[in-house]
Amino acid sequence: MNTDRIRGMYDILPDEIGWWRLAEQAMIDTARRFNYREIRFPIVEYTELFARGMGEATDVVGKEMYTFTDRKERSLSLRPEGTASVVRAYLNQGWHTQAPFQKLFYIGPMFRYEKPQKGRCRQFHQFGIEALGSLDPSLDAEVISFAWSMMDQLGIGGLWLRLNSIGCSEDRERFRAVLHAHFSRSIAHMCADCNRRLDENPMRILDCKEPQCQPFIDTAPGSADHLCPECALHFAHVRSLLDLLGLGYEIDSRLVRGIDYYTRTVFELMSKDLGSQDTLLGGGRYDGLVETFGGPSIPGLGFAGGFERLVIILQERANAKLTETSLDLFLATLGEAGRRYAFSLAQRLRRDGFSVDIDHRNRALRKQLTLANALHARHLLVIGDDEARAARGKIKQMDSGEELEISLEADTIADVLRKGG
RNA sequence: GGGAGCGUAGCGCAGCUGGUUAGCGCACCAGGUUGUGGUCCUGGGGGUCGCGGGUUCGAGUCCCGUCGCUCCUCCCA
Repeated sequence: MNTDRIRGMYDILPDEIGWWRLAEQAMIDTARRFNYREIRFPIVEYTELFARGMGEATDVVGKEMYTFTDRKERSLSLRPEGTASVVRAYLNQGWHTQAPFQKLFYIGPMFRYEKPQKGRCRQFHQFGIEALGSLDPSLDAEVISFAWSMMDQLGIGGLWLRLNSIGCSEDRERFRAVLHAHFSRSIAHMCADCNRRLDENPMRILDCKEPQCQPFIDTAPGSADHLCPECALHFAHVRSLLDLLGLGYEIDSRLVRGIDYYTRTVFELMSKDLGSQDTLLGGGRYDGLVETFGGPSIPGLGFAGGFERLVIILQERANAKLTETSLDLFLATLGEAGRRYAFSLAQRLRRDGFSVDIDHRNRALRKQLTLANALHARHLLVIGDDEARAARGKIKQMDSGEELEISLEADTIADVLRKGG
């Protein structure tokens, strides 16, 4: 039997799960403070949902999806992101007619077929929020502020925000034409990818890192200079609200992002502790997406971030400390009567809410104590046949070594455990 | 899609210009102490040296191939 993991998919082990809980808890708590409600949606959707939502020409749809056909020959895909599913659920529930304004968040695994490396896996985990139903710049600012607040709660520093506006769909069309004209003049000197992008999606050329392309990208017009008056005003409002909240950002007119549904505000929160995968979280507006899926014209925006990257930062910066797990009581046993007595005592105390563990391997007493130590048990009770018969024994506080003779009734023990903190 | 590095016990590693039964630390198990922990001592279990082929009297070591992992580039979470 082959016990290898699937490439790019990892076990999250008990020793590291604390960092994940910490990150998830920060997400859940920030969502509570900002009043975003949790939604969970399937891991598999019709392929078309992602293809139409994210855009056929995007890298994700073009070459990174886990796509397969089911037994009825329908094309399904493992979700590569959450936004399309949230919008699908939104329409599915009829929220566009009954409750068009929604603030939602989600946590869960996503799948993209890419070469794995630090901070990039084939099964990775995202936290994300989506706010639908308002075009107001205050919602843009809130979404960005949400991201900062969450990082703040985790004590993560060394972050900066790249911000841009790529305008409404008309602006995008005009901007594409402007870029096409700009790059057409120099395309012969540019890399193969950019030659392909010129007609496919000239905005993506701005993302190119090839040295030979840089001079032409540096002189390219920025998207923020080609906004219609309405979009320009919207962008100015977003910036002024971020200023009001004291949130830092840098305008980056080259930031275009890799998914087609974005309009107007786009942003990425970057970390200098992540190496080459330095985007911790990214998002933006998608004012046309609901309509693309056949719904009414309802705007929305959101972001998604990577838990793996968050965990890397948490571990490496170690600003946060994990609390060691501990046990209220360890029951060491001797003899059959002792074991039976302890077994039933454990049941009672666990029902009362205490964490209790017991030896299951019939090991020497000394080994049981070593185990109690390793488990950080706060109290120890040795129950042998004598204790079982007399229903009395000595409970020991592990750190001080102090022993107290008590009656071995569950209530009496519970009192001692409570007093012992 | 392109590039680089690395595969020896669960983990971290050593193993010289090829030369006996492949070692060390941690972890694990047992005993010292058959009813009281963290220390210490002793012992033990664990390896197709990633896999396949080649060279050789002899390969963990050299050669070729292959698979896997990691990282970089790209893109992004």
